[in-house]
Amino acid sequence: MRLSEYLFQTHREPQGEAELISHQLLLRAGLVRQVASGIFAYLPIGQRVKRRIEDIVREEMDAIGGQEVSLPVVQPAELWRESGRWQQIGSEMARLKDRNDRDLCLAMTHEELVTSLVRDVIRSYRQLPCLLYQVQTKFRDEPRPRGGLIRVREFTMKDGYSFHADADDLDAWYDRVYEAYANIFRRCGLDAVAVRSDPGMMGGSDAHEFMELSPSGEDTILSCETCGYRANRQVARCRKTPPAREDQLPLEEIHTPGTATIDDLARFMDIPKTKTAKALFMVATMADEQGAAVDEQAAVEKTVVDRFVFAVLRGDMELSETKLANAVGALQLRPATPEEIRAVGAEPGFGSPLGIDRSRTLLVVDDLIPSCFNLVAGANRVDYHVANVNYGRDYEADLVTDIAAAGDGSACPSCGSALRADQGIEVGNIFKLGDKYSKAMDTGYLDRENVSRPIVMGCYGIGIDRLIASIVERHHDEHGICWPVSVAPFQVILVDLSGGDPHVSDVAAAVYDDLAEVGLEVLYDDRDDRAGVKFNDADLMGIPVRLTVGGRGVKKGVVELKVRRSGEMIDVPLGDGLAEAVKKVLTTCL
RNA sequence: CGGGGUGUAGCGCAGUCCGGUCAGCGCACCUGCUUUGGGAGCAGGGGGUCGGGGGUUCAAAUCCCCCCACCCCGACCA
Repeated sequence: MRLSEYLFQTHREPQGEAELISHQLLLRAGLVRQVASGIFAYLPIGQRVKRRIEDIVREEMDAIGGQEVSLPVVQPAELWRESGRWQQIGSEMARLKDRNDRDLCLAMTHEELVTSLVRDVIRSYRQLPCLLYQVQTKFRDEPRPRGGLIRVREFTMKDGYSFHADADDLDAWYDRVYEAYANIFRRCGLDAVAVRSDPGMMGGSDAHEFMELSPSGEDTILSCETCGYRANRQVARCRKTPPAREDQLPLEEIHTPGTATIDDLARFMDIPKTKTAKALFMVATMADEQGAAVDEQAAVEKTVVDRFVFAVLRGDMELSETKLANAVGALQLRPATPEEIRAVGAEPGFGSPLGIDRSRTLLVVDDLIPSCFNLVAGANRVDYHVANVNYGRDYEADLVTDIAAAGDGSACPSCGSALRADQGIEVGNIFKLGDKYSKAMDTGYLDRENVSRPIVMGCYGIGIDRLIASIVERHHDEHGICWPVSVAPFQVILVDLSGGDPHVSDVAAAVYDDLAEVGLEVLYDDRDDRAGVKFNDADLMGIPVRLTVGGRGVKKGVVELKVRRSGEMIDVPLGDGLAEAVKKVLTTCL
């Protein structure tokens, strides 16, 4: 490709609104332009990178037996009503109507569509297992897009779905996909690690996220260097050491003016935070099974109900909202308002599980609490607490389970060493969905005995756009991007420094032809510009190998080769061996 | 959705407090000449309903009201 004919634009100056280095470089090197919040257009050079990554993904998915499909982005509401997600998902799903007033939506994921497809096509166990995937646009109306391509609203995703006769077969394929993912990220020049994650709105049991560690990441990963345990902070477990046994003392109300926080309380009473109980008030939005029976018409539109949730943790621990939401089966969880808190008989800042209206409250207690003795809890009365509260003697919960968040320094759940917290970008994820969608959407197969069984499913995603951003975050220097050869938009940039000397420019053109002939992808900078402009653009765009054809070299019968990443320079003789020499260099760089 | 901020040429900005040659600067772009191995120089040139609408005024980029967009922090996040 001749640069003089290529639609591209580099920017000398930083672009104002971009804060992340990847965002800044993608804009400056002219790969993308922002169209609206969280919506980007790819220019030709950006599209080339995107295509290369997609092709790597395709190769690896095909290698484990994946079959590519293409599913629509605009989908009828009926499918989403079948799975229940039309009602469950909020405003992050973009909805529209067609000219006949039928409800449609823009797909934010494709479980419903692919399940319906399989329902229509798969009849027999002989057709299983089956792994389908696509590289397709998704739209999620994120509340707050940010960080350039890290978190966008319209994006390209490789999403894959596998279908199995039973859970064992899913497990086996899950591991195959896991390996394929490791290959994909490695080939893209990333060091993504797999961590245990929250299945979230996808439902299902086992789930992993592939995280590229980066300070620009939005997720926090807790990892144990001793035993290798790794998990997203949302679901990470930690070892909780129960305190020494004590005799249970009688309850005692105490005056504690102005101690609405645990810190204040511990200071006021001169006790460690581990001797206090923390109360948190949330409102959970849950599926309402009863509501569905009341009115068929209303049931379609309104099948959720709010429930007040009272959570109790030891004072030194923090609540994991994800764990709590999963424990109570909440679709959404939000902090309760002071009015809602008082309505159940509690008092903000002085909340206690004792004496509240239990008929309107779901009381969830962290599993460490029953092993704690004589805690100081609120009195549900401003400026008062109650001392010597003991679980079992004084109150019992609706649910006792792990709802505490692990953090930096928490004890590893498997070996007890200190966990370390890192930021990471989620570049991919894999879920065992089980039969959630196949049951909801009545998708089964006939087994050997002619018995109908629900299909067992897995699903597997890779965010292509944030993968690009992650690669740039990892592979750049002060001059610009340093693309790994595997994903570079071109392998070679050929810089013509003839300065109007026809002999030299003829040599450059000949070199270009030679390189093209051996199948190299070459960007030929034939622009009428000065050397500095060309070199700086080449560095900014990050093409792995730069060849410079100038009067100086041509006199000596060489072109100068520069490796972008290392800065290493070598003279390569002009002639038949040149193209092969360049190829050889390319195989040795990343 | 709460808090903060920004909208002036393709990009980056000044001008806004204090209405009146304020439609300006740098980069980019076009023409010509010179230059030519790390973002050249000179000369000339094109391009903007100053985010939108309403209002105040003899006069609004500038003051007032409403709306919109975008960014950052938080909430949220298959």
